[in-house]
Amino acid sequence: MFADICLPVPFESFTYLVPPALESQVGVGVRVVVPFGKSKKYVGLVLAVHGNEPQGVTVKEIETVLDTAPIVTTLQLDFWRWIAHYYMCPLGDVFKAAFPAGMKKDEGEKKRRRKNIVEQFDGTGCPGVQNQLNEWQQTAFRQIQDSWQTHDITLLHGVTSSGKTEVYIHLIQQYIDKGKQVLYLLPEIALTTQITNRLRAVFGEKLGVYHSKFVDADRVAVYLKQLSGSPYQLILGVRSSVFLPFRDLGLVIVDEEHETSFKQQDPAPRYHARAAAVMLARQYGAKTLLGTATPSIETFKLAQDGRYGYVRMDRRFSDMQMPDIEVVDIKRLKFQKRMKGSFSQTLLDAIDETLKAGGQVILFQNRRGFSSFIECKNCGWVPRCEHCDVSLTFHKKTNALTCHYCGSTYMLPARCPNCEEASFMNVGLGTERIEEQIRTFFPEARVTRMDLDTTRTQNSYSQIIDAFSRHESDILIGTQMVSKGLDFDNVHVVGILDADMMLNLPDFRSFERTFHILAQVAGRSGRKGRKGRVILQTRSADSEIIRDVVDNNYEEMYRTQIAERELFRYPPFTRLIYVYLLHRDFHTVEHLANQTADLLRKSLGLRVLGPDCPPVGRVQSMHIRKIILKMQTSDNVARTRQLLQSIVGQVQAQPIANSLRVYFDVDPV
DNA sequence: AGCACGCCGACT
DNA sequence: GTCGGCGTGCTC
Repeated sequence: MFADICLPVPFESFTYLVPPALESQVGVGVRVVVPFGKSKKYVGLVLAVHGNEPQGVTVKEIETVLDTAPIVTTLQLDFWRWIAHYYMCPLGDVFKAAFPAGMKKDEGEKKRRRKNIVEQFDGTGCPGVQNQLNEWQQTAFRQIQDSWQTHDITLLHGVTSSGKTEVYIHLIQQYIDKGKQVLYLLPEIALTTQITNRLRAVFGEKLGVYHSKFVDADRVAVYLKQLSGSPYQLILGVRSSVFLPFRDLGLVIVDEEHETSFKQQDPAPRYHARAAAVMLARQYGAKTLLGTATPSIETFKLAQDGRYGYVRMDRRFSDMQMPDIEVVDIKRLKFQKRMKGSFSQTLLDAIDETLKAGGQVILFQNRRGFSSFIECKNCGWVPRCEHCDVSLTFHKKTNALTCHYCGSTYMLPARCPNCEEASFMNVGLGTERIEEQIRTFFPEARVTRMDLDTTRTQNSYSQIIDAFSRHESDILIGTQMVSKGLDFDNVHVVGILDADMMLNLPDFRSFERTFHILAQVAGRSGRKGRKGRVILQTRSADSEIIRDVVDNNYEEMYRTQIAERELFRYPPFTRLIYVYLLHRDFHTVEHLANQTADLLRKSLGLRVLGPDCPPVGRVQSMHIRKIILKMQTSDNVARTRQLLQSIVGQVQAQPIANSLRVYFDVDPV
C-alpha cells in the first residue's frame, strides 16, 4: 500500500510506502511523519492511498501517523487544490500557508492530548448585547437579505460612520441562530481590539479570533476547536483564516474588501483572500457580503454590471459630519520658500489650535524611516543595498541604513566613500523625520509614531492605539496603519503631509490606491458631534484625484478610472498573470526570460508583454525579469495556465536553467 | 524552500 | 595543513 503525501516544500506530493502495521491508521487527511532528503523528517498530509508503486525512485516508508482522525476535510482539500491551480503554485506551498506552524511539526506525545482545548474567553463584555439598528441600518439589513435572494455575493457600500459593523452583527446573529457558521475577514492592520471587543460583547464564547499577531499555539487551538464537536460559530480572522475547517459555513463577510493586503505577496501561495473567500462560500453554498466605504474598482464594476448585489448606506450618524478637506498647495509654498520643514503654516496653525483646545492630531506620511535616501552633499553619491537594486533608507534612531526589500542594515559611513566629504543630505521624508520636526515645533506635545518599525512586537500596535484613544498622546504620526477603521473621538485635525507620494508609482492602480487611502485617512477626523478638519498637503493641487478626494466623490473617481482601464486594457477588462524569472547571473536570466517570452508569444501573440526589468531589478542578489500575460476576459484561462506551465517547464528542463527560479503572480494587485 | 556536498581564503 | 564561506543540485 502506498500513500501520496503533501509536504511543506514547493512540490505537489511524494509517494511513500505504508508499512503494514500502519495501514489501518493511514487515510486521507491525516498527518504522518516521513523521512525526506538526506536527513530531514517532515510532517506531511495524506492526499491519497493507493496501490500504484512509483517507477524509477526508491520509495521511503511512513514513520509514524499523528492523527487518529482526518484534520482536513475533503472540502478543504478541494479548496487547497483550487488555490494551487488558480494561483499556479505547488500544493506544498498551500500546505505551508494552510496550517499554523505548530501543526506542521512533530510534537511527539503532546498533540495526542488534543490542548481539551483551552477556552480563550476573557470574560469581558456581557454576551448577548446587541444594539438596536436605526432606520437606515434596518433598511440596509433588509436590502442585503433581499439581494441574497438573487445574488450569492453582495457589495455593501457604506460611507464611514454609517454603522456597517452593527449591520454585520445582526446578520451574523441571524446565521448563528440558524445553526450556521460565519467567517468575518478583516485585513491584518484593521483587526483591532475595538472590533474584537465589540463582537466579544455580543457573541461571547461563540467568537474565535484568528490573527497572525497571536502566538502560534493560539492559532493551533482555534484550528483544532474548529475540528472539534463544538466549533466557534463566528471566526474573526485575517487572510489565512480561509484555510480553517468549517462544519456548516453560512455567511462570509469580507470587510474593507478594497484592501490590497488581502492579496498575499511574498511567499507562495500568492492568493487573494477576497477571491478565496468567495470560492469558499460557493463550496458551502454560503452567502458573501463585501463591505467597504470605497469599493475596489473590480468589485464596484461587478456590482454595476448586476453580477453582485448592491446595497448602499450613505447616511452617517446624525451627529457626525464629513470633515472639511482643505487643500494646501505645497509646490507653490515651496517655491515661495514658505514651508516650515514639511509643514505649511496652515497645518501648523491647525495643530496649535487643536492642542490648545485639548484635542488630538493624526499626521499621515506613507513612508517609514527618516528619509527615503541620503545623498552626499558634494558628489551626489547615494548608498545602495549590496543585494538589491534600491537605495537605502536612513533610520536616525538607530543611525543605520536599511534596505526595505531584504532587511539588510548598514552602518552610516562617516565620510562619503566616493569623495571623502563628511556630510550627507536627507532626500524625501519618512515618519521618523516628521516626528523629529513636530517635536521641535511642539516640544510640549506628547508625540507617538506608528509604523512598521514601532509595531514589530506582538502587542505594540494595539498598545499604541489604546494609549492614543485614552489620550495619553496628543499627536499620532504614522503610515497607512493610522488609516484603518479606528474610532478616535477626540481627533480634531488630520494632516496629510504629502498626498501625492503614492500617485506617481508606475502602476495602473496608483490613482485608485491613493483615493482609498486618502479617503480613509480623512475619515479619521471629526467623529462625534464635531466637524473635523483635514489639511491635505499636495504638490498636485489641481489633479482630478485630489479633487475627487476633497469632494468625497467615489463615483467620479470610479468613472475616470474605469474609462482608463478600458482604454488601456487593464483589469477588470483583462486578466493579468505576471511571470517572474530569477537567477543569480544577469545574462542567464536575460537570455532565459527572452526565450520564455518568445515561446509564449508563439501561442499567445500580443497577450505577452516583456520581458522587462522590474523597478527593483535585483533582490537578495537575484536578478529579476518579469513577463506580463494580459488575457482577454473571453480567453480560456485554464488552457492558458496549462500552456504557461508547459512552456516554463520546457525552459527549466535545459541544463543552463537548473538554478533558474520561476514563479507566477495571478491577478496581481 | 532546506540541506548536503563540494571547491577556495584566513587561521591554529 | 584544515575550518568554513556559500554556489549548485536534489528531494518519493
